[in-house]
Order: sequence, then C-alpha cells, then structure tokens
Amino acid sequence: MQIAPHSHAGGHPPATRRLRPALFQGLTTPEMRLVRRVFTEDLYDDAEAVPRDPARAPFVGLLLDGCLREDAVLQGGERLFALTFPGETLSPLGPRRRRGRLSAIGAVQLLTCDRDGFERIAQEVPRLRLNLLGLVQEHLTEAQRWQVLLGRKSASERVASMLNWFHARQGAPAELHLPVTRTELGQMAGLTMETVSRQVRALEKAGVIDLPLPSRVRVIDPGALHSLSGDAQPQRLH
Amino acid sequence: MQIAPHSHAGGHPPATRRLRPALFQGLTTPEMRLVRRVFTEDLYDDAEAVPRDPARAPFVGLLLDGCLREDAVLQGGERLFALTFPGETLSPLGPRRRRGRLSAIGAVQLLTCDRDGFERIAQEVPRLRLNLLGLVQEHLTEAQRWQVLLGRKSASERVASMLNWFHARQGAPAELHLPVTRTELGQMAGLTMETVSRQVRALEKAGVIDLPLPSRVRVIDPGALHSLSGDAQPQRLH
DNA sequence: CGATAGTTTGACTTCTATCAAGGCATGTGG
DNA sequence: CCACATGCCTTGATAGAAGTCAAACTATCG
Repeated sequence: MQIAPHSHAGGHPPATRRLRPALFQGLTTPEMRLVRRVFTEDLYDDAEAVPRDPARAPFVGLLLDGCLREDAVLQGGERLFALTFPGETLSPLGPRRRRGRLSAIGAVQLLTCDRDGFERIAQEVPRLRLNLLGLVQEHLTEAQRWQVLLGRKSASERVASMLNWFHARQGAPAELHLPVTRTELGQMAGLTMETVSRQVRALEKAGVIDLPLPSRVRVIDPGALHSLSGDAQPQRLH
Repeated sequence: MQIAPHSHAGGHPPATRRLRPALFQGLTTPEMRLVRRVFTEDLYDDAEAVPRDPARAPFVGLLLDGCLREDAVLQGGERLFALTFPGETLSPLGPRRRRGRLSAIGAVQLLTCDRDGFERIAQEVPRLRLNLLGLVQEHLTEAQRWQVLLGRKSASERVASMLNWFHARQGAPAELHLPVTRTELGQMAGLTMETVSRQVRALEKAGVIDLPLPSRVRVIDPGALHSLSGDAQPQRLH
C-alpha cells in the first residue's frame, strides 16, 4: 500500500474532543487517576501489527491518535473488515476475531490495559465493568448498522453512508481522511473497487464532496451526504 | 403469518443437549444451584412480545424452547433481523436495539434474570461476568458472519449458508424447521422473496434438500450444503 | 524521468430485483 | 363435505444495477 501516512501538519485539527471516551464515562477525577496508573501508552509505526495472541493482546484499548485497520482472514483471502478512528475503543476479542489482523495506519498512539490490570482496577471502580459491556454493545450496534448497509442499500447509498460515517467519526472535519484504497473501501461495503470509484466520483460531480486527492475528501454538503445515505427519514412529498 | 406453530409432536427430537449453555460454562454444581435460584422461567405464546423497556426487559436470557424473532425498525419499515433458537442466549441490549421488537414464534420458554439479580449472583460467582462478556462477543461474531454473507456472497451461497447455519444451530436434526416466510428469510439475507424461493428450489432440484412443506426442510446432503455455502475451503483442483 | 501502485473510465456481461400470473395449502361458511 | 377466500409460495419474462475485463490516467518515489 502506498497511502500517504497520517499527519496533522496542515491538515484537519485533532477530532473535536469528545465528552469522555465511552470506556471512562461517569468516572470521578480521583477514579480517573487510579485508572491512568493501570493503562499504558503504546506506540506503533505505520503498518505495524498490534498483538492478538491472548498473552500479549490488549484487553481493552483506547485509540488516541492514528487509525487502526482490522483485516479478517477467510478461506484464503484477507479482507479489510473495520477501521478504528481516534477516540474509539478496542474491545476484548472473541475467539473468531483473534484469527484476524489488527494493524496501524500511520503513527498510532494507543492507551491499553491487560486483563489482570483491568480486573484489579474494576474492583475499585466497578463502573468500569459496566462501561466495558457498553463498549462491546456499541461494537455490536455498529456491526448491525453495517448489516443494514450490506443487506438493503444500493451502491450509491453504501458509498454515501460510508463517507458520512467516517466523516462523523473523525469529528466532522472540513477534510475527511480516507486512509485506505478504493479496493479496501469496497471490501467493507461489499462493492468492487470500480463501483466505489464511480460512486465517489458521482458525489463529486453532484457537488456534495470535493476530491483534491483520492484519499482526501472535502465534504461540501454534509446534509446531502446524509440524505443520500438512505438513513434519513423518507421525505414527505408535500 | 400462517406458519404452523412449533411442535415437537412427531417432529425432530429436542436439539441435542449442548455441553452447557455459554452463559453457564465452567460453573460448579453448587454454583449452578445458586444461579438457578436467581433465574426465572418465563412463558410466551406465539407472537407475544418480550418486553424491551429497561424496566422489564430481561438482562440476560437463555432460550429453552421455541424460537424468538428480532425485528428492527428502520425508517418506516420493520424487518426481520435475527432468529434465536433453543440453547441460545439473549444478551443485554444496547441503546439501538431497544427500538426493535422481540417476539415469540410458537410456544416459548425463556430462562431470564434481571440486572440486579445478575449483579448479586455475580458477586458470588465471578465467572458469570466473564461468560456474559463472551456471550456478547459471540453475538458480535455472529453479526460479522452475516456481514460476510451480505457483503460477498451470491444469492445461492446466501441461501445455502442460511440453511446450513440454521440446521447446525437447531442441532442438525433430520428435518430443519424454518419458522418464517420466504419474505422474512429474504430480509435477513438481503434478497427478495422470489430469489429465496428460486434458490431453495434449486437446492431441492439438486438433491441437497427435500421440501415436504415450504417451512420444513429435510437436509439430505449436509456436506453439499456446506460446500455450497461458500464457507468451505476452496477446493484444490488436483 | 521512468517505474509502480492506485484510480478512473468505458464496453460488455451477469445477476438479481421487479412485475405479473398462477399454484397450493389451510381455514371458513354454506 | 365442498366451494371459495386468503396467505404464502413458485415460476416466468424483463429491466436495471453492479460485476468483470481492459485500457488509459495520475500521483509518488527512487
């Protein structure tokens, strides 16, 4: 892959600070201090793999900077399955997902905690357990959103949805960063590279987005993007 | 709907007893006794709804008999989203899924526990918390399996996969029970009713299954069903 | 200034949705 | 007990959307 590495220089500002990452929601300041002592900051270079074996994989993780990609291995081929953007979390892995590969896109800064550390801290901050459950549920919700996309949407709706989601998840910056190839966008959306390209281009021609580079998307009309995504309420006709 | 109610009379035997439902895995006999005291058995009639509001919804549930259907509400229409078969579990709901509807297909027997009860018992049997997490992860795995189906499979593979999964999940009985219409199978697989019908018929003509009734499927060649599902290892050609 | 990896565009094919008609069970009323 | 109404399933003809194949284009890097 030859995608330009993620960089803040001259680009969008770091995603608008979220209230509080879901994992740490509802914690008091002294509790946060305790928690900080258990979590460690890991750094990864572009394309470096995050460990997935039970011994070394992070039990939970909070992505501070950069992007992560998850590739699923299925009958021979690898396919891009999911992207993680700053502010989002890694939840503990089920048995199936351990087969896949998780790797950095650009320079990645990850706040992680192992299982024992989590158990220890959860004794003192029981709220953490609840948050962890909510986290996994959120991933489930996300998966079901993709299910709707893949099951019922047309190619143009899929592409609009995907851009719209990524835009929102990156904190609605002026310029959205697509850190993967058209082929990989297609793998996530269940489309071919050519169809993705055609639909992205169509959005550009419609004036909804601008494409200074294939991987840089300036969102001109977020409202149109949303209504083209098929998630909007069906328009009343009068 | 006019589907014949679920019945064991003259049908397949109750699903081969699983080792132990995932929720109770690794519990000792005395622990199981404690647990049994906290869980209650709820009965539902055909088409009856399982409560979903936070106050009355089961926090976790284990389906003992019958089937459950989960319908998602999205921009106007309702669509069948998922089926639950005996031995499978209901996990606590994320915010999004509360919008949907969960209802009984046939006579349903459900072993449930509310949130407070779960918290209490989890103090004494910490393993339960781990199992709960595993449960939600299993649902996530399942959702991702559907993502692959919807994203990359052809109509014939989708139908073969679906039948194959349902067959396995019902405990591989001689005669598999499809408790929903072709339209609803289509909603789950991202296909139209007509396409589902054609593909099911094609499997019948190929001798892989037999269809004494549209909702009764006798699986003649489980191996073929699996290889037609597209999940099988790609065949070596020599 | 190539060379490489990715993207775009076009022509053509294939697959599945759509529209429409008929078929088969099940349940109801005469 | 039979006719018929209903709901679902099946089958066929057709059109449209997306996949495939192939060629040209563009950015980036050495």
